[in-house]
Formats: sequence, C-alpha cells, structure tokens
Amino acid sequence: MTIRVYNTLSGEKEEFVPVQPGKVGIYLCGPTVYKPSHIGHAVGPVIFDAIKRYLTFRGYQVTWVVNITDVEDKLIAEAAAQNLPVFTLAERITENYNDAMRRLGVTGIDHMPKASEYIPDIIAYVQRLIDKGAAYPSGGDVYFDVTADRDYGKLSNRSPDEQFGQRELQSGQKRHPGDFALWKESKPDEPNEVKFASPWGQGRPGWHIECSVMSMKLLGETFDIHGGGMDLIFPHHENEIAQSETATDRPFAKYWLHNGLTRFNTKKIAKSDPEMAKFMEKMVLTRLLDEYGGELLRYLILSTHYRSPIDFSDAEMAAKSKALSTFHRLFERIERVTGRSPYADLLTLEQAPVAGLDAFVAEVGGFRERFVQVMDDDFNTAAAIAVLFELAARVNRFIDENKVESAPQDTTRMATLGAGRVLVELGRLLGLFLEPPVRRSGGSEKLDAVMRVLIDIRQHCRKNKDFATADLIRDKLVEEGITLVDRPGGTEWQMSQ
RNA sequence: GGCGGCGUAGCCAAGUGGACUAAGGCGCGGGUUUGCAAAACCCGUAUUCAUCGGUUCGAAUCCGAUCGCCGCCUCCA
Repeated sequence: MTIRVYNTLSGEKEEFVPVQPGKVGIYLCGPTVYKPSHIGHAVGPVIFDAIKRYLTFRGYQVTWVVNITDVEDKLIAEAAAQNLPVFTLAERITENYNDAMRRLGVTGIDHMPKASEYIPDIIAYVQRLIDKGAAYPSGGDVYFDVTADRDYGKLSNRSPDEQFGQRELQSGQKRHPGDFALWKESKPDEPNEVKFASPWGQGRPGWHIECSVMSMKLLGETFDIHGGGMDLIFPHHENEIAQSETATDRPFAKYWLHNGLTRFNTKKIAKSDPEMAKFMEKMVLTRLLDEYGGELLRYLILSTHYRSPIDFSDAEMAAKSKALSTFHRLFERIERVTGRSPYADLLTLEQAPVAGLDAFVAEVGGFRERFVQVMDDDFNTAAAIAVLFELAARVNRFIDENKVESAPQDTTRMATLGAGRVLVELGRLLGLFLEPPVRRSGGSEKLDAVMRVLIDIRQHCRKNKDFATADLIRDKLVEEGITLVDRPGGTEWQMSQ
C-alpha cells in the first residue's frame, strides 16, 4: 500500500516517495507575527500535525518546520502604531500563536525558525544568487531576475511575460515588472533593530527569501513536502521555487500541498480585508479556543478534506459539537462498563482475552484497515472520521447486544475496552481524543453533597412511584443547568453545556 | 482579462470512470429500550450528483458549452 498525495505542482495525485527512504521533511509557511492569529491560521498547522502523526504511524521519521516571519513591513508598521519595539511585538504574537497551537493539540512541530535569526544565511543566499547572475542590486535593494529562471511560473501557471508584460513598472528599481525583492533597503524612519548590515548597505530581507533559506538549512536543498494556504501559491511559493532552484540547480520541494481557506459568510477571512475587519475580533483564534475548545476546532478543521474551504459559523460549530460528543459519551460508557479508561489503558484488542469473539475482533480490524486506506489517499481526514463514527456505532451496538452494561462477562468487557482503545488510537492519529474532555461537574464538595441528597430523595420518590415529584426535581435542576441521567447502576448528574 | 478551485439530500460533507441501486455527521420522521426522559441501537430520509450536450458497454466521476460561487494575479495561512 502506498500513500498518494495531491501535488499542486503537477495538478494530480501522485505516489508519495520521499527523497530519502524512511524520512520525510515538511515545511509549512507559518504566520507573520504582527496581529493575533485568526481561525484560518489554525488550518495548516492542524492538518500538517495530523499528517505528521499519520506518516509517523506509517513508519516515517518526520521532521516538520514551521517558520515565524518576524521581519516584515506590516509588523514594523504595527509595532510603530503600538509604540513597541518590533521584536517585543513579534514575541508577544508568537507566544499567542504558540499558545493556540498547544491548545489545538499541535505538538509535532520540530523547528520554528525566525527570519531574524537567519540574517547572515539570507545575506549569503542573496549573494549566491547575485553571483549566479540571477539577481541584481539596484539602489539599496536586491531583486531576483525572473527571466533568469526558465520555468518561472510553473506552480501557479503563469509566465512572466504574459502576466507582467502589460503591467507598469511600479518601481523604477526593477528591470522586469515580475522581479521581486530579495533584500530591501532600510528606510530612514524604520527602527534600528530591523536595520541589518549587508554588502548592499543597511536593509532587511524581502518576503520570500527567508522560507528558502530556512527550509534549506533545516531540511536540505531538496525536501519532501511544502505546505501552506492556497493564497500563498502566487507569488510566495512561486518565488520560493524560483530563487531556490536557481540557487541550487536542484528541485526544491517535491510535493506542494495547499490547504483551502477558511471563510466566513462565504468570504475568505483576511486581516487586511476591510469588509472582514469587523468580524476579525470574533475570528481570533484564542477567543474561539476559549469558546469551543481545541479539540472541537481541530475536529471542525479535519472534518473537511484539507483542500476544501471551511465555512465558519456558530451553527456549524454546534452541529460539530454534538457530533464530536458521540465519541466522548462512548468513552465514558466504556469506562463505566469496564472500569478502565480507553484514554489511558494500553490494552490492545489483539492482546485482550476475547475468546469466542473473533468475528467482532476481525470487524474492528476491518475499520482500522479502512481508516488507513482513506488516509493513504491524500490524507482524507473527512473520510477517516466517517470510519471512526461507524466504529463508534459498532462498539455501542456491541455493548447493547452483549448486555455489557447490565450483565458483563470478562470477555465482552475486555472486547469493549479493546475496541474502544482502537478508536482512541485511530483518533489520535488525527490528534483527536488526546485527553478526556473536561467534565462539567460543579467541582465543589458542597455541591456534590447537595446533589447526592437530591438524587437520594428523587430515588425515594421513584421507588414509591411518585414520578410527578421525581420529574419535578429533574426539571427544576435542568433550569439550573444540571442534567440528571438515570442508569441501571444509579443516577448521575452533570452540568449541561 | 489571465490562472486555479468549487457547485452532491433541509444543512455540513466524502466519493472523481464499473462493488454508487451515492459514505459519514447535524436535523427530521418511525421503532426498540426507559416509569417518563436522556443516552444507545434499528429503520426511513438524494432513482440522483448546478444545467445542457458529447465520449464510453458503463459517468457524480472524462470532454465541451452555459449559469452561479470563491480564491490568486498587491499583503495574506
């Protein structure tokens, strides 16, 4: 079985063959840290975190890099507006981003290089392009000459002459309208901290160059997967390819994976869009994490194929929340009937003492195979999640059919736990089910005690067939946001959502 | 204008030439269970994949045209 991925470069699904057998290098374009991250910034990291988890499961040794662009026009402008040193603002926003990543369960990032820490490498790289005749200093800037790259435009299907031929030369500094800055001369009003000495005078890197330099440094001149949002295909990724392949005379990234953009009211979420600006506050990632939690946002992102856009709305989140809780309820149920948590227990279904249940064990194995099959096909997390739902329903049915709740036998109990464990393990390949959801119980001992009293009284009523009073207690508690659930073993309560 | 993507049930969303008489979720209807609920389970919910035409033994899947939506071509995950 081989893994297939859709490659933007070829426009087709291709068999995934890493540059070095057994190893995979992934570079994902991270944020420019000038404003708090919004929901769209979560998409790439979540998807690639799942991809890394999955590739690791498939036996690859994966190195994943996400860059932080911390020297850039907008950041400088924003720092000035806030009257802050550039790197103070950059650090704050980076911390905001990292905090969001943690809460989303994005734990697989191996390196987060910052542009500001690679200035000498960037300068050397620019010099290398000048030496090759593919770049030229002009004023205090240095530009890449797009005509030096024969196949410029191969990623986004545009040729310099067709695309830029008509356009006015905006800057008299450029020879060709499509040329782009590798190095930008410092402007007088910019703070000293972003003025770097170079052979071309004081300046700072252009936008695309840092990704070429840092990816090469950390992953090699040719690496496996380069990712980012679809809006980066042109010009950013196109220019990365141009400068990298011109510098090294070798292929840059082998596979280009681009995720769909997150939308709100069918429009792309973008910080610079004035129309979207009024919703921006709502789209701030940390705020959404407070409201919905990391697992649910992650679930939202993975419940769609990564190349499709996601329309964000509260109504959709409510539906997703209901769906996701199916799993949580099953895990609780498993813990209730087996006394062991599928989150923590390491018992595998194969190891479980489940004599006589071979058919069930085989069926669960079938779900696992289907999961792998759909993930192998361009990381189809949406289809993989569908398999998880089917498995969950199967486990619930197993519990029902075998009366595991009321008349448990050792074998059926162990099979329930083992199957639940399979579900947890598959979910974790997507980064779901990492830990139990926070139980919404009151937490205070006093409340626990009062609830026990109420439940006892209600139990008494029920025994005496005084259902009117029993229901009254239950209804009144609902008004207070507390739900009672009667089970064979007794009544449980929890704070409702 | 150029490049790219999309249009599948009330909604979200897989599937991109034959096992599709189209996954999965939300919602809705019916049933089992329950004192009643909740949860769980079972059944039903698109003869049809924007529209029209073509290729093929066979198309949601390929080709062409039309309509609609979105993204990129300036910064953007």
